Amino acid sequence: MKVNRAIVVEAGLKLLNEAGLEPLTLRRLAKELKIQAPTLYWHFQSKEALIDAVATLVLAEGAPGLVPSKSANDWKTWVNTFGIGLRQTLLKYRDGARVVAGSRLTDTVFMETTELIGSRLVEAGFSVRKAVVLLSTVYTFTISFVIEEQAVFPVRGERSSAYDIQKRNAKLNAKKFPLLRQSGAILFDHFDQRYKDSLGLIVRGASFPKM
Amino acid sequence: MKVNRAIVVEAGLKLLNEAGLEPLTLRRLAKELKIQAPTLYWHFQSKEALIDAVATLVLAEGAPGLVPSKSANDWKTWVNTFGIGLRQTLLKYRDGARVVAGSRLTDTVFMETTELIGSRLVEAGFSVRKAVVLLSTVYTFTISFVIEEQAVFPVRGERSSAYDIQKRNAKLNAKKFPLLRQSGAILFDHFDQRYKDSLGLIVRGASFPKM
DNA sequence: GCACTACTCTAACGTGGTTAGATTAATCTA
DNA sequence: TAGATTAATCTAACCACGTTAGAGTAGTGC
Repeated sequence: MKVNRAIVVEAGLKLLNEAGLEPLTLRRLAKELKIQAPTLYWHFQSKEALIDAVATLVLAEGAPGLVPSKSANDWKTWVNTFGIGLRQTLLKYRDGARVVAGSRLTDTVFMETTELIGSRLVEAGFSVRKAVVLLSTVYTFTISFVIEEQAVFPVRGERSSAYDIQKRNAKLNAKKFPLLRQSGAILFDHFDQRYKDSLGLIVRGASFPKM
Repeated sequence: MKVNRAIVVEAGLKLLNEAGLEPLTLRRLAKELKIQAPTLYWHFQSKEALIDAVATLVLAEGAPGLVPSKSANDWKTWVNTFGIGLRQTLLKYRDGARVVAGSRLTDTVFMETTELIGSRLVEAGFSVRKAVVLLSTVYTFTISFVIEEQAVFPVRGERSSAYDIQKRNAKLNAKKFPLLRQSGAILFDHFDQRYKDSLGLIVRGASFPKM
């Protein structure tokens, strides 16, 4: 059975989802494809290039979800949809955020979407710079947020034992760290709500002129 | 010459700074210390534990800079100082942000600082949750921001050839990506200004009640 | 002087990305 | 259809990595 770039990338994505980023080795991926590892070098220049392609696919798949379904909406809806959609995109695959964070895009599908969203902001009165700053803030924050989230929940709904809130609190002196003790429940649970809160902070900040 | 944990960690930090995170291998670090690589396992349980200690040192060193020098200030100053100080802390060492992002703290020096900052926010009228959300948003954003920044400038002032703005733009169709073409100069240069702008967005967002 | 602990060593294992170069499978051309 | 070319895969191996096992040495306290 013959293999091509697209098949390799899809198998990579599947393996990523089943096992995570670290077990995604060329040898294991090759076994999945029933070929030998060095053969992958005919399709990709390096493992890095392969991961880049996987990341690009993740973002390309998610891109349609970053744009509001109804066309006529205010800029806040566009930014909120961008953030929430991006988070969902990254959450769709195990280690999705880490994969995207450490790689460079190999095609322009995702870029078309960001260009579209940016242009809406400019139409809504944003300067180019303000639009870029706002969207990059949301993008940067979201990637990092989901990396954390996926560290706590490597698979949706399955909490990593390394992030047991009780155990964390037990290590923190109650007199010395009253806030940090309360923060565990905020930081390591109910990510949906906290993401909305943080995103709301950023969007609200863009709603007001500088003071 | 005998070695101990502190010496290993400092050598690790030095090597990190000179070469970066990837070349920071146990063999190379051992050579630097004039010992054999397996000897490091007497001092640390694993490479990961060693990196954790390095990251903890980075943050511990920077912690004093996260708090305003004058004591009486409003909460915005505290949050701004936290963000700007954190960025400077991460920038102080090559790959500082990546090291901190991928590791867990081994002592509480840094936590004391965040506890202090959080308590100031609560004194200023923030609920515990709002204070935690605000600070975590700044923290999460800053880490990710500096990871990008250090990808573009692995060493301060020395731009990576992988992030040549001209070359990037040359690959982008001018008709299709008018905004992305302008965004290169915003995203990959003048990081100081963009960081301030983004941080300002977050802080401003915390200045207004929900709408 | 002896035991004990602290620290370091050598040797090796297993796995990873990667390269070189031969080999087969598919396609094109004369 | 035979021969040449290109596309895809193979085997064998390299080197660097984190790590383990287990022996050896230096210093300390009794």
